[in-house]
Amino acid sequence: MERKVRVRFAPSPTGPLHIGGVRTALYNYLFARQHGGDMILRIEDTDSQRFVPGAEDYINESLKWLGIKIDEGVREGGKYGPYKQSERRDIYREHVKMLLDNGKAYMAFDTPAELEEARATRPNFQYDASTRMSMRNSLSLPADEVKRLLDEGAQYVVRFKIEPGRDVVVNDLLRGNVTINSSVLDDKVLYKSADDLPTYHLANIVDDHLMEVSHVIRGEEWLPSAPLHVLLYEAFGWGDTRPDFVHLPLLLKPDGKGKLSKRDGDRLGFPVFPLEWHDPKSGEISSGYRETGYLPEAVVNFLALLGWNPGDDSEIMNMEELIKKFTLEHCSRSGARFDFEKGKWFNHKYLQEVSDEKLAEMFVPILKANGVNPDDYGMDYIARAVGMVKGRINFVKDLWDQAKFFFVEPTEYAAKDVKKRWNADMPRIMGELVEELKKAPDMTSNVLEQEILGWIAENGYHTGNVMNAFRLTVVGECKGPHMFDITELMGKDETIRRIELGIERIKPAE
RNA sequence: GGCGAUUUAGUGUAGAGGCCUAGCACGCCGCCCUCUCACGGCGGAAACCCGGGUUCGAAUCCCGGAUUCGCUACCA
Repeated sequence: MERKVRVRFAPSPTGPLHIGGVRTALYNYLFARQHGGDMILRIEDTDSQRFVPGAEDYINESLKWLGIKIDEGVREGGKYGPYKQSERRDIYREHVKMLLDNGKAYMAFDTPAELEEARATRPNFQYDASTRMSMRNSLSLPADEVKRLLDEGAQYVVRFKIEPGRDVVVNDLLRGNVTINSSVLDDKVLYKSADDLPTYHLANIVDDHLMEVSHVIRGEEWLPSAPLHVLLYEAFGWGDTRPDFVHLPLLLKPDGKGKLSKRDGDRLGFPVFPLEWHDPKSGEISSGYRETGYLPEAVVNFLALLGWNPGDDSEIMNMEELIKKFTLEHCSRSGARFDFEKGKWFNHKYLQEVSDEKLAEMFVPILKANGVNPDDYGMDYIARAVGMVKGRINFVKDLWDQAKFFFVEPTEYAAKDVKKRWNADMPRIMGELVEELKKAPDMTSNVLEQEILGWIAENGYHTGNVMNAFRLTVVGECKGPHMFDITELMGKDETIRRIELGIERIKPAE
């Protein structure tokens, strides 16, 4: 097994890339990079019915945003192209013929209605060795009849002729040998004459072989059809170069039953797509991780740990570390429930690593959206404000809630805090505080702190009460960073202005 | 229904016969820090699907059952 590692991510452009698909792509990528292999992106657009315009661009953009780099693909090129299946018709046609010629497949003329009827009338109907002679195909029909149908231009499909009674062994790197008897497999459709396109099964095997794919890492939903794929490799005579299989567990709903779906996101209020998606048909908009305020690094880290662990207690790992530590041995075999809360935590962690300056830049659009002109303050001011509150945010957008008082005066004062902290003496005491502030030569945090705390002590005031009332006038509620850090940044004039505003506007409860 | 996979706290997981009075993380609760709210630090509640075996000894091995998930299309 000296073969070069080559893996592929092969989505079909039938809609936005699902977060589960993203994880599959990520695992492929980690595996490829770790082994110095190649990562192929193949577009499986063999279903002309379900094709959605824009989906392919969406896939590319998503992977790019996440930092999953493609070595070969439609955009990147490569010597095994084309990488879009709809452009490989000649190749498939040729391979279908190979199978037809060596008797591994046959043509079936049954109409959809006929198939439907067979399924409805016969219990447990399956198109296989036990039933195929009773259907209309090139095996059951006389040769001249088949020829006549073909000459008439009758539509047909090519089905794989599965020999029954054989135990087919799929060696899965994660699950070991999975054995399925060929009798339970049906004669899968490999090719449809109607649109001159193969189905997934045929295209997948032909492409993986031609593209010299060494490892097929895909979702568990493919496990039941893996024996069929093994048989297909054999039918083509490619048994000895067949890739290794890895069937990853699925991502499950945070609650209830079943795998994670688009609906869950809508219902529980979190994104299931990497990027925001505008459905071209319905006009419906689905939220994305990027637009929700996630850092791509956080999404990658979070996703990596859903179904895999590094074997030690580390949790925060960047792409480079993930590549280094990734191993199939530490992938789990059971579905992982999607935990949105943990995702938030990862984003929080990554946000802490972003510099105040960078965070300030990310905050600018939000400031503008809230009617604040960033130029009135300057980037330095914004960065310092952001630096004071970033420890308490999970998303960039949380910055507004935590830091808005740096930019706009309080319009209302939290009733609960007013009740607790604003007694009848406060207007007077705050008036005195204003006088103290006016006298203060220096607004530097620790200098002013010493001074004001000294003044409070001299007058025998209660520190907590005075400080919180002070905070109430400046912030509007009793929360936020160290009070004197706030006033240092805000400056003397603004601080005094807010206290006076508070004296005027805050009415003692009771 | 058939076939396959799966099963450790609410969630993600560690654990590959004695190191397990089952570890870590998120979430939850409490304490500390403190002018407040957070952050952070410390601590707490919380799990081996069930039943049989094998063994001196089982979360770990065997058998049976149950569970959950997937597949069962001229979709991928």
